[in-house]
Amino acid sequence: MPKISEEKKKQRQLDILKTALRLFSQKGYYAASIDDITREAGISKGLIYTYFKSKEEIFLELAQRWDELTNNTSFADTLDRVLSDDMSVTEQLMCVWDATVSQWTEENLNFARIKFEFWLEASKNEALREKMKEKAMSSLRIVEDIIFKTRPDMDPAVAAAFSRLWWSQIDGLAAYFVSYRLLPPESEMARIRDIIRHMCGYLEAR
Amino acid sequence: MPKISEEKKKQRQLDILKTALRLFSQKGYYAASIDDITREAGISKGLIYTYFKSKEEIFLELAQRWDELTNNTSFADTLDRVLSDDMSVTEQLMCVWDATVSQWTEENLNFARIKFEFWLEASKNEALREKMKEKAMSSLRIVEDIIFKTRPDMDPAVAAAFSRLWWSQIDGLAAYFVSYRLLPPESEMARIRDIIRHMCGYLEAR
Amino acid sequence: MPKISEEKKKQRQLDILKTALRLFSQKGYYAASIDDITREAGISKGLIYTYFKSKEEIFLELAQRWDELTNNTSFADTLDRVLSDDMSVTEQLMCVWDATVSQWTEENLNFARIKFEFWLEASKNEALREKMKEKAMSSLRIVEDIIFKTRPDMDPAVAAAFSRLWWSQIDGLAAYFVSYRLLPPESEMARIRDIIRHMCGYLEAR
Amino acid sequence: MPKISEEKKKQRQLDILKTALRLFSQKGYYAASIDDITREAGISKGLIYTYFKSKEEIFLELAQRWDELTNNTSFADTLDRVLSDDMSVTEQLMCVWDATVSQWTEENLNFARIKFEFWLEASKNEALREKMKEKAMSSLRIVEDIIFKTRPDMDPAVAAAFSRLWWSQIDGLAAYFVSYRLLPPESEMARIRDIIRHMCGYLEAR
DNA sequence: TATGAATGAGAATTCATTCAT
DNA sequence: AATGAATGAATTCTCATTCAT
Repeated sequence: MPKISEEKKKQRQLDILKTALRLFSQKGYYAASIDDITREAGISKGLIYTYFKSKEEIFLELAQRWDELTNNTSFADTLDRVLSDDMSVTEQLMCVWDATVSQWTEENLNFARIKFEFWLEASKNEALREKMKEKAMSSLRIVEDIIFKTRPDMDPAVAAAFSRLWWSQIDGLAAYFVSYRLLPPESEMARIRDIIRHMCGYLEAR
Repeated sequence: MPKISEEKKKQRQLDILKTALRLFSQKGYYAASIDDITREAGISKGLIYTYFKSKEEIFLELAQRWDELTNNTSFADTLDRVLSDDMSVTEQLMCVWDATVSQWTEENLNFARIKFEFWLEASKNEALREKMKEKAMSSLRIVEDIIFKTRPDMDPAVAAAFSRLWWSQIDGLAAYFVSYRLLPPESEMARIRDIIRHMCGYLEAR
Repeated sequence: MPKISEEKKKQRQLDILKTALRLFSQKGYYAASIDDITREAGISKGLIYTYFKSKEEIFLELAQRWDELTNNTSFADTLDRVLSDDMSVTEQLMCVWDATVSQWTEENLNFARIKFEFWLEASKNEALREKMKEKAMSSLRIVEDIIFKTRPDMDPAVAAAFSRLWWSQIDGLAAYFVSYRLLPPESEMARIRDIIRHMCGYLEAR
Repeated sequence: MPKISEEKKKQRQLDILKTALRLFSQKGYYAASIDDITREAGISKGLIYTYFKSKEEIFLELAQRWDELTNNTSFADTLDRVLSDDMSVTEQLMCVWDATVSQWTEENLNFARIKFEFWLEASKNEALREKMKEKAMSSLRIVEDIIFKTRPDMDPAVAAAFSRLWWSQIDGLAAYFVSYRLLPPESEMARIRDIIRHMCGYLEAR
């Protein structure tokens, strides 16, 4: 029988993950040491190994529980709230766009940094790659669902291609802003939004 | 009188950079050690320091000479050849698209991995960031030039936003393919191309 | 609650310093490696860095805690015991002389070797230089105090010059014996003592 | 048959030694690299090994040819010029003192730094130790000669002790000034000279 | 002779992980 | 469960020396 409750353990695990998330985001995976993490999490260096079996496992766990850790869980909920069936594909997609972009605060862009590290690692690590794919799928599905809801007869391959491009644009833009350490200027974002809206017209036409 | 000619020296420097490029691409900057690089380059451990003063310098040099090392120098030339003034904006941009996508061979996608590391590092390293910005600028300018050539009165801010989005989606797609280690299926690329073509219509309308 | 007590920690730090002192004395600061020190101290290579942040810090700490490490702490005490107010300047100074020379055991002369390294390093390192100056000052003051106690009206500049010469000759002699690896022959020391005694007469005359 | 004359070779060897002397004095034996020496001496790195078989040999050669390299050869000559038979021991010794102290220019004190390194090395290296002893002997003899010239019946052991103390004082003072990087203040040196003069009285009395 | 590129042993230091308490 | 001291493999980098030209 464990000395601390299962619940406490979960909580502590979460604490460690959040600290790791913050430090990995700030310094990068290699530069942030186990020492840093335990110090910042307020636990002893040895203890972290009862919660995770290695530094890498922490990293993988972060990738796994990304949404939970970045409070991104509500994204789908938000969409549920704002989307309604009488909106056009374009209108609905612009809601997705706005919901996404509204998350690009300084803090979140910082977090985004670690997403690159996931990508990097994924290219070398099959287990991680599978996890990331799964997550990507569920994002793709958001867009596909919207498309099929309004255009039930859309060619699935087209919907898939559109979704892929959609998130690629978003990730590409995020990458740019993270890398260059600048928050997207509102005016530029407005113009980009305009182009995206035009792009959505592609779906309307079919 | 130097023992080896300036040319040989340049060549060896290039060899080292290429080896580093390959290893950094395979294992990542941190995981690839100086030992690895020298062993693979067939030189002694110490010699690398006559060519570069630190591991970091090699990394920065890679960022700097990226185009040369990935045989990407011809990109502008290719464009010069295929673009002609009597093409529409869309047609010209699709040439850029095709030239870009035709580069996505297995080998190049592998190299692209390191581009992520540049992005990551850039967010922490101002010198690198500036270099990267410069490179990004020249890419942006390619698209902007095309826009202005055909639509001289285009709002510069719109052209800038379009260019930004353009390369972001390309980088985002590349990231996806690198990370998931799959070459873009031709059919999907064809559909994405179609959407992109539609997006270009945004510029025609103005 | 620390795993080992503060006291044990101090003890280990002292062990390391003593080992370093011995090795630096035998081989010199540069020739004695961290590997040597840890091996001889019976600890792992990494551990030394929990006690000292660099090899240089060990060296500086040795300079700082020289008296403690060479059991030289009792020097002032010894003097307190043997000096009494009814002795002449000369008699008192000869007590200082005897107390100093009685320390010149084989072991201590070996340690003295490292003092040269302090001197050498001091000429290049200001922080060390300041520490050494401080130590030198307190030695100078021993002789000055004796002079002023018996000759309150002595010109301070003369007292200072005498003190400087006093310790210079002692250091010079020590250097000689260390360098030539010979303990001072008693008969020669007796004759030198005689000359020194005569030199003290300089102070009596004033 | 050598391609360059024996003379040229000697000259080049001397150049190297002088450069080494300067660099070792400035930076210390360990900090001054073969690279530094050859660069400053204007020869290629490899060539130095045709003149000396190792870095250590250069060091030992410096110790050997110290007087020649520091233009100290003239010291005996100077003394010959200033000393005359009708001076008292004290007067003659003060000439030695003045001749010695007048050499303590900034540059020479810098050279003195390397003398410490000889001392240090001598304590570990028997060959060097013997060379140093020999040199020390000839210094001792200068003082002894003066003593015997004026006091032919002086107890040789006393003369030896006096000489030893004499040079110890001088080396000790030099050490102090080198280590603390200060040129001896004239006023203090005058006072020390006064004490030394008094000390010489020891010899007169016998 | 002369060059300087090349070598490789060895240095200091870091850090994920283990383990005695 | 919790601590943090201890480990040691691995890393980057230096530099005296060698050697092909």
